[in-house]
Amino acid sequence: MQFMHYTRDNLAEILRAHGVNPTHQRIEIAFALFSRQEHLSADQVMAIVNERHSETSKATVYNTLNLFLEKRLIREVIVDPSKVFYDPNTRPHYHMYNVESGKLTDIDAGEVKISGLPELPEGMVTEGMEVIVRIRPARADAL
Amino acid sequence: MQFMHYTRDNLAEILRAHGVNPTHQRIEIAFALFSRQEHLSADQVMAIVNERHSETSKATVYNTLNLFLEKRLIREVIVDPSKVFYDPNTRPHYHMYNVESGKLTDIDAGEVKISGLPELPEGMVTEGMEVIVRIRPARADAL
DNA sequence: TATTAATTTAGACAGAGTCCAATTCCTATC
DNA sequence: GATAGGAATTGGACTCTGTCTAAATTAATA
Repeated sequence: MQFMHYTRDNLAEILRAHGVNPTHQRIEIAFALFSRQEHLSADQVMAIVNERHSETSKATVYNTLNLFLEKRLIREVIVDPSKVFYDPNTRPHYHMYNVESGKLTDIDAGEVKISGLPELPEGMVTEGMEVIVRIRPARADAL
Repeated sequence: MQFMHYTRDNLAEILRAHGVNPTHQRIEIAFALFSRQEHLSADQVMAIVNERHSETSKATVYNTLNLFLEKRLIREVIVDPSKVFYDPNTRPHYHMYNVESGKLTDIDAGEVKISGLPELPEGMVTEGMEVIVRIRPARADAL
């Protein structure tokens, strides 16, 4: 997967495999995320998709990202109070967030061991677990 | 600390100790958070503070919460894309988030062991680490 | 081709949070 | 007590992310 080459054609296949009808807009949005393998916000996705000429509306970008989420094609990363990031990497992993630059990078979950978490309350199941390491440059405005 | 009884008087002391001038509004906001020991959003804080009669504006609530954050009196918890929660508990701990009810509970960090995290990039320091366990009722609309 | 269902769209809307200029409140000094 | 100056508060306008809706477009099916 690490070096998988995403084309619009195989993305259409992937969408279908997840029960998503691969329309033109959806493929472009998927391509924006998967070909870059980066964490993008909705407005970044929109900017990329409409780079050449406007072809996808804001409503469709949001509709599609939420559809992809629902179908487990992408994940959402909530680290910045002002906007959500969408993550094309759905393998188990955590995140490192540079609070100064806003840059988000993956931490492979394979290496990380977490123990001692309490039991879930009766009747509850885990929806997901996230670890976020917030970092910043050592110097400067340290408080 | 668990059973500390917060009064407006000792809160004023605590504010001073953190370099915050204890004004009437600030004390009320601190009291809302600390006497409850709950995770509150800005609008919840505002509602509590203005319960009897309106005495604190939205601008002041936000100003004050951000001031408290800066002075490390409270922490901010980012789990819900639509609003930030403010946490009067500044001891090391993590969070469990019920995505259905929106309820946020603490996980004491003492019990939890995390190993295998990668080294920080050169010149970076940790600003904080957060673990969020998202849970939901077992039944239902599971996808 | 006609009908229906699915998708997309523009633009209005909602809610969280910020900004700013004007006012009020404190505190210190006279 | 009066007054000047800085700190804090305020209303309200504003920005921004994200949602909603009703209409228009596209696709699919008979």
